[in-house]
Amino acid sequence: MKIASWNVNSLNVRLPHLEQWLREAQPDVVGIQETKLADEKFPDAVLAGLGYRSVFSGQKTYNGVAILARERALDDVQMGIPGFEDEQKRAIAATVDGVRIVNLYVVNGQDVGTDKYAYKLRWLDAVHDWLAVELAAHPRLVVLGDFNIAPDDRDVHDPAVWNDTHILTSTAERDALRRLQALGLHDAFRLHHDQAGIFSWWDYRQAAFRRDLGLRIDLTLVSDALRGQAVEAGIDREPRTWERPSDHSPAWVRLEG
DNA sequence: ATGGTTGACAATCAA
Repeated sequence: MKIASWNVNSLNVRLPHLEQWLREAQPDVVGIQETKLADEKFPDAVLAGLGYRSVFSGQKTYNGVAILARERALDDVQMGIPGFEDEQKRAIAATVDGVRIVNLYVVNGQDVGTDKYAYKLRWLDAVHDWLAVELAAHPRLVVLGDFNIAPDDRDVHDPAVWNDTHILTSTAERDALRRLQALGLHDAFRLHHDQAGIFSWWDYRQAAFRRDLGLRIDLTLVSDALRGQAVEAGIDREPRTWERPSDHSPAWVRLEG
């Protein structure tokens, strides 16, 4: 089962990109972030025509998450973080073929020390407690999404700039990610690749993609119970080369069996 | 260079 995460930065604009990538990559499950669509505008009929069922939690203009599953049911759908009041639609979970999928659009945080940064850390704290509950109920768990955190210096093009006081790489953010991983969640990409300089996001500004000035902030985490089944993981750069692309590329993991 | 580009939505906000 191939499981992927993609921040599309407006599903309205990127539906043709998603369609092309679904045809080419043939994922079985996809977590989408930044749909930027109210639920009544979600293109579930179009996706059904491509063989994908969908569940979604969206809002106008900002945020919005969805999970797609090819020819499989999406059961026990959870929208939002239980017990955490949040206007922003950033979390959705569902069970597919006995694998629990949690799809996160982690708060960006703007800059270290801002209100949005404090919200990011609060939000990650709530996610930690939620994932502990999810793991207890569903040992076969995949947590994926736009984490808006680069795990370590291999995941940034310039560690001198992207340092312990910079957003997406600050100490508190990386500590929060490590705390999630300490629940028993493993970065699938790092189970198979140790090289530096493989990225999933490139800023639209300064020709960052052409210069390969990126970060790896889109992750697929697999639980202890799935670790041995995560036989392959990667990031698809191609969609970032297409006309009018998202600033993110899809990250994926393949579970054997 | 407190810049730069994209998306949603119509003057800014968010990333």
